[in-house]
Amino acid sequence: MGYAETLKALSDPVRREILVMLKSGKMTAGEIGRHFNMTGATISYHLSQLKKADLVFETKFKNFIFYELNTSVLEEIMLWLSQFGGSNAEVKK
Amino acid sequence: MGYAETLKALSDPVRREILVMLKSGKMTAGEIGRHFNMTGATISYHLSQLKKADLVFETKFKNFIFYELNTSVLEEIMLWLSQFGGSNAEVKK
DNA sequence: AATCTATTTAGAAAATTTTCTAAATAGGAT
DNA sequence: ATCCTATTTAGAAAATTTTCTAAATAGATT
Repeated sequence: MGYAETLKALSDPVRREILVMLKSGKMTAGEIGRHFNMTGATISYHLSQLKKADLVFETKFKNFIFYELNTSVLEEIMLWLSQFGGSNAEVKK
Repeated sequence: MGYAETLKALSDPVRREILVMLKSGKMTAGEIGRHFNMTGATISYHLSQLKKADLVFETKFKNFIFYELNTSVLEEIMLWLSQFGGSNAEVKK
């Protein structure tokens, strides 16, 4: 909660890549993991960070855990960024 | 350059506070430093990170160094964020 | 030129983050 | 019940980041 945690989560390249992957739909932890050259434990750690930042949420099916994008939090960052009012960038109401 | 470096720079609370301070106009390294309970060397480090990310630029006057906000880079992040198209947030053209 | 003020650089210490290995949990399949 | 498969948790190692102290630079003032 809060832009601080979100920006922290977004500062890691692995986590950003996970978010981009999830654009095309929900995936299991295993599927996500296969895209990286890292142990499942490490991916699990990153997923937990994304979850903590509310950038993803999970749903369980059988013994799989599906991860899904939660874009709503990103607006908060947009809003935070827009305080600097860079040229023409702002969040549409 | 690129959103990776920008997001990294934005992930630190001290650096974000510096950016907010600079909204009200340019300040010297010393003025900025006085707002924090940290050594000038540490502030100098954070300023260098912000500079590296192009979030601020400096101008020299006498033996002062003034730091100033550079909002143009923030658009790049807005753009990156908008790929996730959260509900109604997007960058106006 | 000597000194003072503002700031940075270098290098080390402290703190945090990322990654790994090994073990634990949980549910489905045999 | 036992065994797989999927994933997480715990704890340690590795890597990175933040912070500090001390010294260096640079320009202004005396």
